[in-house]
Amino acid sequence: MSGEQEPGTGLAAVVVGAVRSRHAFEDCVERLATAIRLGVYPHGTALPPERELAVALGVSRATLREAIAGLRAAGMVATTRGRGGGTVVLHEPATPGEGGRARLRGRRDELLDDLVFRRVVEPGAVQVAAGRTLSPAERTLVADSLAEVAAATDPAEHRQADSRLHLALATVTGSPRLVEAVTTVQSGLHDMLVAIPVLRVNLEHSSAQHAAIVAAVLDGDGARARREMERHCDDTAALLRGLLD
Amino acid sequence: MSGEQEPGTGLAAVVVGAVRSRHAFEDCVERLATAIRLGVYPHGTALPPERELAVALGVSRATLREAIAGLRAAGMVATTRGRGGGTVVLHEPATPGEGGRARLRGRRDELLDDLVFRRVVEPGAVQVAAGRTLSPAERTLVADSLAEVAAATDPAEHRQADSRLHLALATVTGSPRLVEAVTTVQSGLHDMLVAIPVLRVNLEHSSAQHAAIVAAVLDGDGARARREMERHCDDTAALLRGLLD
DNA sequence: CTGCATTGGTCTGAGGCCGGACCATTGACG
DNA sequence: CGTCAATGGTCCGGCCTCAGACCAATGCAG
Repeated sequence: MSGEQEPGTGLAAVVVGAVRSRHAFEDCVERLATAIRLGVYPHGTALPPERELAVALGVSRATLREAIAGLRAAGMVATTRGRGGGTVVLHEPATPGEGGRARLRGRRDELLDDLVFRRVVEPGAVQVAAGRTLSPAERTLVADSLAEVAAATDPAEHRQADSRLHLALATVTGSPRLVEAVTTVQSGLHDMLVAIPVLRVNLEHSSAQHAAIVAAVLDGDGARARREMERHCDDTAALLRGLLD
Repeated sequence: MSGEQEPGTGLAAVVVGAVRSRHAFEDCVERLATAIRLGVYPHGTALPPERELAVALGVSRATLREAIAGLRAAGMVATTRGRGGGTVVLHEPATPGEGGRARLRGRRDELLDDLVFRRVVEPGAVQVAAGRTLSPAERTLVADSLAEVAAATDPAEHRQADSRLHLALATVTGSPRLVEAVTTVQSGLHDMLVAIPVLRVNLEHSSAQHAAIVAAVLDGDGARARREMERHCDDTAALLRGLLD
């Protein structure tokens, strides 16, 4: 062997990464903005009360409020007071192909890594999901999410429904870490997908794959679910790699 | 479909997770302690200079120093001043089977999730690694790491060499996110593995699997690498699940 | 032996974040 | 129609974190 004196050489630099990125409220802005863009909080719905949301995000109410102020300044939400009030989502889902390319500037490496990581995480997730005994509620969540994707006519709504389906599939794995991984992956993916126009052919292709994946998961066929999701990821990635030149 | 009024129901609670855990210096303590336990900084070696390490961890030097003070208080490192000085690792690698069970208390769900996530991430990582054209340095890193595992006679050293091999395999994927995922996965895994005694049979079994995985990666055979790693993960998990009752 | 580069140790002022108490507004409900 | 629960808005004291400058110890190079 050659690295005997320094057994850890080369690992340390990679393993010890950043522990704190920017400011807490900036993290909150990003998390919430992502959730809104992905359709976790669709247009017109209300965010949870501040006190509740602050706890969920593990942040003080003051910090959360600063984040919400940021979203408000960006025109993504509007806030009203009093009972029955709250912060409601104004943000219109982004229509693929209409601008959005600005969000990709200088993120080439990060987004390419996103595609690599996705190809590992999402197929793995559906395999896990298929291997579990799903509750009726979980089966319904997945089936409904698929139906919403199929029913969406507007490209913008379709894009959000697609994200929600993938998140729903992650949710029914029952693994918090898989949910988190898929969430971040979908965030980057979303930024790329809204930067290119959708073709009718691609949509139909994608829908067929979604149906196959969900069917396999509900059948409990892990190997098939994984295989279908791998193809789905590969096809999407092929579509997107050209973007990043 | 049934969830039409609230398309996001069920997702929000899972997708919006904590953004900031505890204090920054506590995160640093944990990161560094993990790196030391896993053998990224082996016994007797020195940590990078404070100013450098602070940048790597994305934290101010003051905060990093507080973290190092914690490690020093725990007897894991010793610090000397002046040129040629620095913070050196005192921590002796933990011998599997000797106590260590205390670290598992109340972490049942988290550790079970670790095994699930690992089964997704590590096989995926070796598949990616095998699919890349590895540089000579990368091939050497992996081959050396394997040789160190085989050469280790002491169970404690073997345990660290094992972790380093898995981290090395993650490193040569070239994907920062895969490295991070494998690092956290190995951290939880390590806590479980030091809680059980090692059997000679298991070690030999494990070594054979390591060799097969590395061979497949160096051959560029992604499917085989994945398959071998899946078996490796499954076997380890079977050994560990009994722990968590 | 001297000079000085390297590395840890200390201090300070500014700003972030927390947690909690309290205020203001609104609409649901009796 | 009045009450009051729910919800956002404001403020304060205290701890944490940062960035940078400066001090102290040590040992290598000349």
